Amino acid sequence: MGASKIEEFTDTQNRIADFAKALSHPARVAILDVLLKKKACICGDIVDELPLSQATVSQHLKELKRIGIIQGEIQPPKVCYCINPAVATEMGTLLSNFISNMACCVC
Amino acid sequence: MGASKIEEFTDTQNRIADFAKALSHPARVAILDVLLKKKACICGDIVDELPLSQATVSQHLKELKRIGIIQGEIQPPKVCYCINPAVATEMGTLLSNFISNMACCVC
DNA sequence: AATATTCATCGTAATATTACAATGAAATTT
DNA sequence: AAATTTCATTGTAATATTACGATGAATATT
Repeated sequence: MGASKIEEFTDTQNRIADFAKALSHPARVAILDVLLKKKACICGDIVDELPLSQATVSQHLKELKRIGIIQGEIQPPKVCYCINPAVATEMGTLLSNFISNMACCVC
Repeated sequence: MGASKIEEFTDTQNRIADFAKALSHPARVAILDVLLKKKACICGDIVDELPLSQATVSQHLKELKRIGIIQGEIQPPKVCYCINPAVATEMGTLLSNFISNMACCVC
């Protein structure tokens, strides 16, 4: 076991879980914070801002790229990362809707 | 390794990651969906609605209780679960703020 | 008292995640 | 061409997560 039974749940449930997973590690939240702070795109000095090795940061970037919340543009020899506003909007809509439903529920 | 370097990040970053982790598995999203659908509190027939064993559901409930998004009231011999609106609101504020910042960023 | 119901916890096994050193790929600079 | 820079990928190790059967605890029912 250990494998999630993804097939057994709805597309929306899997999608919410997938987006949430992207934010489920403080290093990834911190990376997005850096991208936000610098207003726009930023290169690999993300590593300088974080207490993690380049290899580890690269792995977290890979996960963020996987769901599309960031995109990397190659500007040799650098790679410029930035947040994808379209995906951020989709993510916001899905999560906000879901959570606000909970917030207004009276038990 | 494998352990997250939680101490190295800000409280807010860790908090966002913690809330997101709660939603990072489709089973937990599905459990919250059940609690929402039934309008208010519901007992252990969550198990009947999900393709998971009672033991596994119980483990996911434990994680949801850990961050406080649900609470379990003992009504012997049952346990009645419901969403905690206060925590849901806090979660919504944190995540929505964070994500909407991203959505409006132009790269 | 014996049985049944409800849910938590323990034990175990499979898989995933996290982390980093080392190496590789690709382009720039000297 | 050699050295440098930038970032990805590979390999390896530690830890966490996911899943469920089995067992335990607590109360209700018979």
